[in-house]
Amino acid sequence: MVSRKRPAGGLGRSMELDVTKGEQTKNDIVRKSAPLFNQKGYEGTSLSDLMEATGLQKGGIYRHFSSKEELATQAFDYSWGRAVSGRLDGVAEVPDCVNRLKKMIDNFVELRAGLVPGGCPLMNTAIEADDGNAALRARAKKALQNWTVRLSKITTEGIKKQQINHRIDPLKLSQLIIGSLEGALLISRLQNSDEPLRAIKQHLSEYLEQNVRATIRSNR
Amino acid sequence: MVSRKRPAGGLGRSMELDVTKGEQTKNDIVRKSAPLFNQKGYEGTSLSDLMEATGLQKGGIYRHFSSKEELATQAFDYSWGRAVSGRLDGVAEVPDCVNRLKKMIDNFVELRAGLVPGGCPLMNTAIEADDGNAALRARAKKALQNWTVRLSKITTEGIKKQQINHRIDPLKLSQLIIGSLEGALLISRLQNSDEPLRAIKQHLSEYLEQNVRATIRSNR
DNA sequence: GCAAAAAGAGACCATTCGGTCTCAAATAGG
DNA sequence: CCTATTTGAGACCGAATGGTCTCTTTTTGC
Repeated sequence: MVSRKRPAGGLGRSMELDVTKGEQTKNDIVRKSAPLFNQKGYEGTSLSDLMEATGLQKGGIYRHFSSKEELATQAFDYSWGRAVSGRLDGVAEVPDCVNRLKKMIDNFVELRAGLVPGGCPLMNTAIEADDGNAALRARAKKALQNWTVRLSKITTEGIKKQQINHRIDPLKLSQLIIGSLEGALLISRLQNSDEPLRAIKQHLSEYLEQNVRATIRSNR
Repeated sequence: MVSRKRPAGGLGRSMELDVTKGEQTKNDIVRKSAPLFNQKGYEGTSLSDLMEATGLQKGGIYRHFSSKEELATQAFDYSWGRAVSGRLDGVAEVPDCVNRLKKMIDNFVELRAGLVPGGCPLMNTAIEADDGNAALRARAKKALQNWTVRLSKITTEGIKKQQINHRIDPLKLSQLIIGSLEGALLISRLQNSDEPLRAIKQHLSEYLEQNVRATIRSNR
């Protein structure tokens, strides 16, 4: 009821600040179950898998989540958050917008789409939930939307700053990049080789330089 | 034991030729369960789903398949066969190799990757089986291999006929095309819009014309 | 048309599924 | 420290899972 209890004062070990025991374990559950869901999928991950991974019994898990679906949803958010932060790492610092797009592509290729094992959470969830779980599908759709918008903004800014050809459609370019990367990741994972990922990076890089970057002087 | 029994003679209704009752139902089971597996996945498709879809009881199904996995495997082969035949439709008739590649891309985009509902069987299976079912994963890997080789052969032929730039790596080009298409399909399906698919078609088309097609006269 | 073989129905099985609920143990705040 | 609250263990639940097996029905070749 009252909530938010803290020893207040400046005692030593306040590493995890303002977090009660229950909240802490709740976070732990999410953190530990995220890789399972990302690797084995929602249907493929059972309560007993989760119990084993978290070291808790059913009671301990269900105290914090009303259903497996709710946990899966939060686990997806967690995984996706990790993926996004990995892909955006150092991106904001790049001044040129084309280079910023290239940096994002590079991040994607280098970390093979996420710090949570099992590949890209967006792709995994989109595929499994496509003809099934509506809540998860909605989550995936929202994630894609978010990512797309983020990329589009870079392009829009680039057009404004005359770094990017104004005839480029930001939305289409974003979808092209995302689709290409996800597809290459699929191939790479299936073949246990990151060559397809490196190839698409090269391809997109050339495309960005030749067809997207604004020419210094318009030749007309 | 003896096998292959047929009324032999030219009686009327020999639509399905040389097929015994059992073989017929076996085919029916595969045909009817393929969409289920492709939509709901291996784990997501239950025996009762299969019973309902086929109109058979367990006994009827297990007479023809030793396990759910065996059925799923054959269902995948069926779905993939349909997808491939759709993508290759009319391709062989195109004389120019670049145009032949474009025709395949076009086929992919137009039929949104297959006549079996649920999207591309390769992508679906690859994702689900990636950290799970080994038999299915192997099947997906083989399917990808097959498709890649098919595309590569077109490119190799094109190089030989001097229709395609000899500096193009057939394998890399194949992976680029396949990855791009699969990725775009993922986005398209998640957004319920075929715009991403059309965009990648456009993009690949330009790439093929500008960077892959051999120039009439080498300018050096 | 008949006997042998193939095909299918469906009762049955152990196991596992996601989920509930009670109660003991641990953690609060005063 | 002591009590009220939070937390977690684990027995329990009905339903559904994949799979087996027996026995009837249908198809088959002669």
